[in-house]
Amino acid sequence: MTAHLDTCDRNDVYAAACPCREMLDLLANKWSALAIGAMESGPQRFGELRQTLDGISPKVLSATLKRLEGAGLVDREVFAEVPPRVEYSLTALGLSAADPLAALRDWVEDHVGDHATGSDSPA
Amino acid sequence: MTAHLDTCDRNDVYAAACPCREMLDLLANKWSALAIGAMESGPQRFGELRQTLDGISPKVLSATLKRLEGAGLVDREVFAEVPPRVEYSLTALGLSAADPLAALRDWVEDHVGDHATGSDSPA
DNA sequence: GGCACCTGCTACCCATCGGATACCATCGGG
DNA sequence: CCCGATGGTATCCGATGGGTAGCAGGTGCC
Repeated sequence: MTAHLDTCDRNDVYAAACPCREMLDLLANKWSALAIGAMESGPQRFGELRQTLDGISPKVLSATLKRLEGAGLVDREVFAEVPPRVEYSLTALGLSAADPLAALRDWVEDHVGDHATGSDSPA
Repeated sequence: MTAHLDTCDRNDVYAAACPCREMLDLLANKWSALAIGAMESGPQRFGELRQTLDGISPKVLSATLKRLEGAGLVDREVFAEVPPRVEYSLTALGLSAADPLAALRDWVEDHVGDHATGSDSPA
């Protein structure tokens, strides 16, 4: 019943054998961070995500969404219409993960271009 | 193509051509997130980081630290002693990045194992 | 009737990268 | 003279990201 998490009683991301390593690897990923952010505003179709996540390929988007779905962060809903429609949305868990991810994206947008290491770039 | 990045006036991580994409790719990375967290408590030697970041290989640690150094997040100091000693520490920029990263690690440690989606089969 | 088309996704192929292991270089000590 | 410690690099290899093409299923248009 309970998983065999003997190696990781208290969920330490610094322990290689801890399942949270996988979760960290999933979330600490460019596309995951962007995809989750894109779904904060509500369900998104595949094509919409593909446009929002500028530069992602359909294969990678599909794989990313599958991983997020497998981790319970994203819900996938298929509408048997024509043309086929699929909507991806955040689960409650995914929604809670969106906060730290948003903080990370925010930091990046805020601090990129700083890098005042002496070799000043033409900002 | 990436020569003139005037396409990104306000640093949009969702724009493929924005330099913050690279920064996001750097920070949204398992090892970077762990390494920066490990250096929050002060300068760390190579071997210390290698132990703290359980499971990392020397090559990947070296590459990660170089990328972080190149982005101005980490400072590398070599002591001309014997045996050779090298210390890695966070710059002010790196220190500011440590916060959202800590939030992410914290979320992971807090929410991994949730996934109460019913399907818990190890298959 | 037939063909293009729209959407979502998968298959194939390749470059890149992560990763494990071995090795290098230096110097003191035994 | 070899060993040990330290901080990496070189090399090889498998995984994985990523691009392109194509498929499926139906529907409107001509």
